[in-house]
Amino acid sequence: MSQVVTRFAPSPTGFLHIGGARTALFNWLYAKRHGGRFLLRIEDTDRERSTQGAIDAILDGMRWLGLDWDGDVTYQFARAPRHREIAEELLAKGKAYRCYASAQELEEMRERARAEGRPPRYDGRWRDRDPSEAPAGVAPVIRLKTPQDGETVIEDAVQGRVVFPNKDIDDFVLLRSDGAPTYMLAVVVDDHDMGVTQIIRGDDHLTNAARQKHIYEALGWEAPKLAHIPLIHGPDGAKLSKRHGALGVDAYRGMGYLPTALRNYLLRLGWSQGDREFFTTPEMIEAFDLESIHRSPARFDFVKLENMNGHYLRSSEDSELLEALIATLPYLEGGAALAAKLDDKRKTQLAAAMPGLKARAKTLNELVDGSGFLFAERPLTLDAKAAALLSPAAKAHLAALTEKLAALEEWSAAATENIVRETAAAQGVKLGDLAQPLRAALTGRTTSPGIFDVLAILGKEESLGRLRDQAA
RNA sequence: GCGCCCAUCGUCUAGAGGCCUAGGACGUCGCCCUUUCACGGCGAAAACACGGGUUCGAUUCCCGUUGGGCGCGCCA
Repeated sequence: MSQVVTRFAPSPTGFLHIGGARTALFNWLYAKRHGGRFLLRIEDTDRERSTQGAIDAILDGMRWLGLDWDGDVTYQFARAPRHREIAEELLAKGKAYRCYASAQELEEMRERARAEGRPPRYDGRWRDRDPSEAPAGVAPVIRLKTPQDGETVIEDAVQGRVVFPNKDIDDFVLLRSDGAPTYMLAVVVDDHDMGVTQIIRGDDHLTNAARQKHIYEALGWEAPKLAHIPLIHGPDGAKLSKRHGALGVDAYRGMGYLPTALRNYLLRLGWSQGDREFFTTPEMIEAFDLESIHRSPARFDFVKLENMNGHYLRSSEDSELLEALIATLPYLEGGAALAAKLDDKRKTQLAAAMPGLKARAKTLNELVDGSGFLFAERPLTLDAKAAALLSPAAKAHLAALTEKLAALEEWSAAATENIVRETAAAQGVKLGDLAQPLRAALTGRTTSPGIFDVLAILGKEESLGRLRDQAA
């Protein structure tokens, strides 16, 4: 009876953006924290703008983020008859009325209000008119009769007590002239019917909360508790645009972020308990509360997300990370090419290289990039910095080293290290003077996992081949 | 324009009247470690928007100003 029920209710007019993802996360966390249910509702009453592609993207994004919902997805449009029924009920109770004002009339109303410095709102001209005055051939909308005096008080878990003057709340539309419900009506009816006990949504809905409260009151329904969380801003403090963070969550997957890292980052954006930065999923569920949500908006910072992602990458088990990497390959830059070459041998090499690779990567894309040397075909193409390392003198040193390595019987990181160190000493050069050209010849880069590990992973034949390629 | 919300280092934040010479994290800079890069370690620079109150005492409470955000659709 007192079970907590939360919901995430996106409209499928675009992808699941980062702000929506955080809202979903908070709802999910709250439900988990209280042993409740987390429901998903697609608000597709706007037939013009809702698309199946957007629905798929949202569901896919939720799954990727690991935000599983309970039960079936509710599609709001399918509930239109129920919404109409409630609108009729309100009409019958005298809590709502038919309005025949034309679009042009409404436009004039708004313009006049603006000109006179009043809030642009419906003036209630059909509020008390007799239905017999209805113009012929005009399909009416149904509007709620809202209180004209006094104030509406919202008790919000995040915003506290917020008071709106009722004179600023007009008789808004519940049912459109074509019989379709508006968002305002649908959201109230659905939340009620779905048994939602706690609404957590963006604070762009705060003023809507006051309107919706009047619907609940007109219906005699108990309203869910509210929590309006601040929106996420872009790095410049302005609204999130596609330029900075308002990308679909699939874009974050494509940028190589781990869902666990993104969740942790999102949690800490506008929610905090002391100085603590990292939370595992069970820890987040245990710690999450509405009281610790801030009222001030936070800016999205890719740099910090990246750092956090690096932390998660490094602390991942090699096998799990490899699995995650392979699963994400189709979405990563250069991932498809890598996937095509990933046979059992390469997979084994990749697994062996993982400790050295993950220490140098902040994203899965960097992991892909760093593992490039495993998949490169001889003769390797060297990048500029690597090529610069292979001076004639360095090549001479390498040539000598190559012959010693060729004579090596037991090929291991430890064994090759001995040879390389001995050779450097014999040649009277520092280890780095030999190791760096070696790395350049072996990987084509100046950055890679430890060079002795690279030798071991590549194997004797391939290593010697690459060295001889560069000797010429 | 009207209504509502917000305001601590560049960013995320700690701070709930004296514990603050304002703490942590990311980023930045310097040093160390090192075969490179990265990781890691050490250290540095860096903030209470402004103005009034209240108080013995304000980052913390109140008011105003400024700045930012959101809302004001037969969109959601």
